[in-house]
Amino acid sequence: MSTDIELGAETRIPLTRERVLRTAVDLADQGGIEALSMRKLAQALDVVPMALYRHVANKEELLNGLIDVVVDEIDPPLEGADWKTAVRARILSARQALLRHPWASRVMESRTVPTPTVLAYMDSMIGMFRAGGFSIDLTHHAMHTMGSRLMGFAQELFNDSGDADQEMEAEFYEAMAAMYPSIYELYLTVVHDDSTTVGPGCDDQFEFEFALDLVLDGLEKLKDRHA
Amino acid sequence: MSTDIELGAETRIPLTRERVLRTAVDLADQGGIEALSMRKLAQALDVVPMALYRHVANKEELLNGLIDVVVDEIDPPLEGADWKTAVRARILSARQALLRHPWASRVMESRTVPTPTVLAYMDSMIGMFRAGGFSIDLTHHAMHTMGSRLMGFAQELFNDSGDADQEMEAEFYEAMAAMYPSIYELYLTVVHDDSTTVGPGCDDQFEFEFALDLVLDGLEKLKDRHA
DNA sequence: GAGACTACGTGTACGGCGTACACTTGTCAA
DNA sequence: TTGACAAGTGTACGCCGTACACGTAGTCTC
Repeated sequence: MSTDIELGAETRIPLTRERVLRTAVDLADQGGIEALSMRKLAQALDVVPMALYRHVANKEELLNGLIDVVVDEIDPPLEGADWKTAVRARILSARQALLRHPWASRVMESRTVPTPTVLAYMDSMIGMFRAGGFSIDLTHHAMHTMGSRLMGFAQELFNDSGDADQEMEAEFYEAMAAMYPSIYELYLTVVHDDSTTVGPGCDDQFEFEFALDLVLDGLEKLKDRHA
Repeated sequence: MSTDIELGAETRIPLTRERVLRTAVDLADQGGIEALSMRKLAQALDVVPMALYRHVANKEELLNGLIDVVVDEIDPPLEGADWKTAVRARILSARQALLRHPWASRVMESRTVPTPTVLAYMDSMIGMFRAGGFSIDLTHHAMHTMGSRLMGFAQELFNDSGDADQEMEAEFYEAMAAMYPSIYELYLTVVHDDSTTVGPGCDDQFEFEFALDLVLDGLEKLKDRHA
């Protein structure tokens, strides 16, 4: 028994920056970014809070590390594909990473300077446009146009996902009918589509790709016009 | 003297929700959202922290109030204009509001449920598309496509603005030349444009309108195709 | 071995935060 | 005059990030 405990204590895996970051990502994934404190993180690692500071400079730096973890999950560019296919695939991969870690976009926005990892991602993105024949100027415009889509999220204003039980939600929208008629009208069609065979109502994935393709098509037309 | 002080004390304007919100906006404008605490806000209002709780339920509700203040600064829809002109003008007005209060977009993103004020804004926006002849489905797509642009910001990844002295910035980019060649290449043309007569290098306003017009043109083509 | 050096985890403490709860104070109707 | 009600106060609690001084165990040199 006591041997087991001692063994357990002795075999305790040492703290590393990577282990700290991984645990922090887990905590944020489970409880949201506001549930991630240095103290809770330390507790999850079975360590005293100050121990973390041997591996990350401070909480700011920890958050930067979290962003890097997420960005590292984005697939590298497709080899041998045309620019549009490659950009599209990469952005959809970024979106998947962001969907896995819903807190990440907000953390990214709160940073003032990009980390080297983020810079490398952007650099590679720029390179993909350039390799596809975009002029520097048009690449510049394209990067701005992509905006947050570049990082794989598109500011879903409604955040349909999750906890709200369907009935409450229906009630909520019903109550809005008089006050916000346009929202209600739109909601009705979404619900209708949902209850028939057409599809899952508001398909976030589809909406994202719809917007993405619109922008990409527009950029392509511009590119060809100036080629 | 003492009369003055007493008079000052007696004439002290009473706390109101509106005064609390206005002061909070000022604080956030000056020091960033992280400089806004209930305690500092109370201090700025020359009042004890707990006094605020007579006028806002808690900090969450205060933040919701701040968003409403910003959204209320957005101009109402243009009367008698075509949908595209009207949407364009409204979104640019939203952008101006967001530029006046740079903390606002991050606060908006941190909210889980939209306030009635935000809902009313979205409702009115939907109504503008509908009045312009968009089908419900296309309106639905359009709202998703606009994404964060709807609220007037477009996730400027680089946040050029401000404090960095030009020299440091140049040095910074120079140092990146080897590591991030594409960023560097882009930076060079921006700097070049800047030092000649072409314009102010990276004109955020232009970039924003470029992206906005691209999306709007794409939507218009879709609309006409299905009309 | 002995002692020093190093890397890593600990313990204590401080100031700031949001806010619960019980209190005084000022105002006005009856 | 009273007494009810609204508005501001004071105290206190538990959370946060983190500075700083302290152990403690492993490694390297003599």
